[in-house]
Amino acid sequence: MPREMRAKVVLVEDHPMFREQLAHLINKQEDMAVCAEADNAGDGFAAIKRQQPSLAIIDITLKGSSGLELLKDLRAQGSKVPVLMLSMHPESLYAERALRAGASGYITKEEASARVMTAIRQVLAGEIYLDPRFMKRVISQILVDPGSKAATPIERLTDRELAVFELIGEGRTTREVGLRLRVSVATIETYRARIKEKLGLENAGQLHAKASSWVHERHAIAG
Amino acid sequence: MPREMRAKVVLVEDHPMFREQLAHLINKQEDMAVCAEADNAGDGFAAIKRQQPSLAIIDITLKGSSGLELLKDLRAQGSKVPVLMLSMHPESLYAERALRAGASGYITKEEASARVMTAIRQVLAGEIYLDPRFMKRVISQILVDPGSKAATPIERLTDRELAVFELIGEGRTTREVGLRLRVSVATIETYRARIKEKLGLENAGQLHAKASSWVHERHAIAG
DNA sequence: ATCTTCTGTACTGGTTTCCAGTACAAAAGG
DNA sequence: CCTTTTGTACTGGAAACCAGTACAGAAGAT
Repeated sequence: MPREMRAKVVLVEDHPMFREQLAHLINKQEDMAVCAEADNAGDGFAAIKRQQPSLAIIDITLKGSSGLELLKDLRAQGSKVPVLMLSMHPESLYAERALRAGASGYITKEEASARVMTAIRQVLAGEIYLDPRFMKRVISQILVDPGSKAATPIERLTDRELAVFELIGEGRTTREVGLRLRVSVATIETYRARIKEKLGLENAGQLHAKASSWVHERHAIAG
Repeated sequence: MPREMRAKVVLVEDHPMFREQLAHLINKQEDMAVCAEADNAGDGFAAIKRQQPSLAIIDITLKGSSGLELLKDLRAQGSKVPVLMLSMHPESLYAERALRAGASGYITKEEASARVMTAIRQVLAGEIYLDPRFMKRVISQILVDPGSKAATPIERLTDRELAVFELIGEGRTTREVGLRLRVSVATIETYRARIKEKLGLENAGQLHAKASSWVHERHAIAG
């Protein structure tokens, strides 16, 4: 198929090796081609606005602002581009947030390329792709019982609170978190207070302890 | 260069996409070739024993048993194969463990392929490659006591420091620790500073994280 | 036996964080 | 349409953090 007729795909992914492999995989297909790549949310946003691709593949955890934020920004601007969200973590927690924010698919980086391609084709065809592992759980969470009490109180954190929680778990200071998420230190403090409240923690030490144990646990799962 | 003369490389990595990309990168080189791939520690161990490669590239976090265990098993068997450890996490904690366990290099998956190749060549040449970001930290950590039996630097803490460390791990504030141990808050601050120094930690957050994970680990062992 | 390092204790003074509030606009939900 | 949630931000005082310095007694080293 001539290049101009192929489906245009934009990649927003900050791990160079993974991005290369993904681009290679896509360009090998007869009917699609990567038209732009970005390694951060800002460039990704610009590229998607400019290219109006048939599909954007976005890593949920980018340096700086997260992929989730990028997706929300796109939707806020009225963009309807189908988005396949990529994640390192096989947690339905993230899948659910991605879908709520308007993604058409969610898949982890652990998958083999064949399955990634399945997801891409499905989303390109206008359908929703969801990693079978948490299909059931996410569906019930979103459709059946939207306001149900979460299995772990961590699930009750908002997207932004969760992002802060993760960074705290990595041992970042309040200032560093603020820089990373590009908001004021004061804002981070508000999030910390809300997180402590939601999780029933009394002070900064307990917050650090909880956050770091959660991060470790999650890494263990991610294996 | 004919295939038989190339340096043989074994890959042990459970993320298929990443493994493919890595293999592709290596096989593109004139002077090296992937001779075996594995997606778990067991198969990796067998492949390395069988192939006696010039280099093994091992992901530190594999499904099931970790890459660190695999490395230790190899060394326990007397194998001298140079190992380049791959990690998803840019934490010096892991780098240190990898080097202690006998790795010749440590690099994160965030790096661009050029840098990965630099690491590979350096290790193949018999040198040590370390992500420049934590070169300094790790060196100072390891050189402090090169041949010591201390499996973990935590064993180097004095009695008082350890007592403080445990209380921090339980989420106590500096003031609470002072009250508990009946010494001045200022004294606790001194201990905190010394602990951070001995463990190579940068700030209070990392101290909390380390302390709490150590406390958890310990409880797990105690039953 | 003496010199040096380690350990336990504590302080100062300056920076940063923590905490308890308050505020407000936009989005979501009811 | 009204209420709650979410994201953002501020203030002002308390607490914690950090980089030094200090010093005496214990432990080790020459």
